[in-house]
Amino acid sequence: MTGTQFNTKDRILNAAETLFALNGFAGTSLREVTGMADVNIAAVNYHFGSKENLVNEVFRRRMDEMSAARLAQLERARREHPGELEAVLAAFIEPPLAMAQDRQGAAFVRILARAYAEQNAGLRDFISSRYGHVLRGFSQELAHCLPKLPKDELYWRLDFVAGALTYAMADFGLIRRPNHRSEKEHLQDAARHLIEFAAAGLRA
Amino acid sequence: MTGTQFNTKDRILNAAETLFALNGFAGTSLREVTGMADVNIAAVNYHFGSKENLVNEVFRRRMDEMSAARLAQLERARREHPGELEAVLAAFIEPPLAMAQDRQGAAFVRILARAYAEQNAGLRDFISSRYGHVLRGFSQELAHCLPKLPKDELYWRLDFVAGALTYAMADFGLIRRPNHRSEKEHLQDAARHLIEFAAAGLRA
DNA sequence: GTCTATAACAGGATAGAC
DNA sequence: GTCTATCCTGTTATAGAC
Repeated sequence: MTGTQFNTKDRILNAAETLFALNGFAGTSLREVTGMADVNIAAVNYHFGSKENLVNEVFRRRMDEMSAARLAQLERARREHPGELEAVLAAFIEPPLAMAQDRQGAAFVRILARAYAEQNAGLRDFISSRYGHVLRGFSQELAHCLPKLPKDELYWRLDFVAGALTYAMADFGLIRRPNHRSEKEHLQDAARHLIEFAAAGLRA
Repeated sequence: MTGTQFNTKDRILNAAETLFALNGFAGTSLREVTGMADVNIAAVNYHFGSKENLVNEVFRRRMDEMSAARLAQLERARREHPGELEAVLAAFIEPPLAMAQDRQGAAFVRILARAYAEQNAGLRDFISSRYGHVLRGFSQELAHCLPKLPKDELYWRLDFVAGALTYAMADFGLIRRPNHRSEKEHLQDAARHLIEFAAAGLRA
């Protein structure tokens, strides 16, 4: 369902993902999307009904995948490294950065960052209602790793970690990939550095 | 020049700031802007020439102010608390959060977050060419506070701090202001928690 | 400097043939 | 399922009266 370039629906989704990451939702016209996907302009409304629906579909396709990967890795961390902060952080941080390793996935993580920036109430509600349990699972497990940290402190810091991750994922910062590191290695560097940084910040 | 609601130009700038923060650049029409500012639709082109120019003006007005405040506070930190990490971080973190304390300033810090999310090459170049020296000043002083930390580690971590700050400023996270704290106190809480978190992360 | 009016066009959406 | 043709609305920008 994901990789095939042969049916109209996926072609539209991939083109939309790329263009939304580049120019935002409002900044991307359906004509651009169908142009890049090389399908007819009317196909969007046939397959998705409306632009807003297309946005949601683009979003959901990857977000479901990412959330599942995070929860699976969290479960493994809980079993194999109980109480170990770094393992929990890795489960939170590594899946999105792994997703960013191919071009199409990288487009999505940018969209994710954009979704936060857009104050779009619809998307926010969608995220917190559909994926809120993921964040709750993590904050529970983190509380377990840091029994002495007051809850409100923990929430603040989890927010900071999410911010640093979002920023790093979307490649906002000034850090440029050095020539001797591949794209993949660079993202692994990012994960390693961020886990270390976040662990220290959380333990503060 | 800032507070007066009496001339067309500032009315337009304030309305644009509010609406851009709410709906993004592409998502805001000049008709909405002039509607909110209660001026004629033609006034935008008379005073700013084009929509793109208006975006830049909205941006520059506050960014100059913020950068100046950061550098002034950095200078004070260097003089009064030499080598103290927390003081340097406060100079980086407090000015934007202080700016967010009135409604108009809060709109701007959201725009700032949006400017990162928009991959808009023009804005990115504008930021790094016009305000790059600010970040360089901070990274220099931070290197001074953390003489044992390798430079490339420092850059990674500074990026993470910037991400956490951006996220916190734009109020993306899940942290909601408790009823017993005023808006101002809440932002001061944010600054305090973030400085503590960032200091620990940088020292990791 | 501020208005009205309008040019010139791009946007999302849909009807209906194939 | 996919096409063409078209509707309708909203967009930036500007010309020209006041």
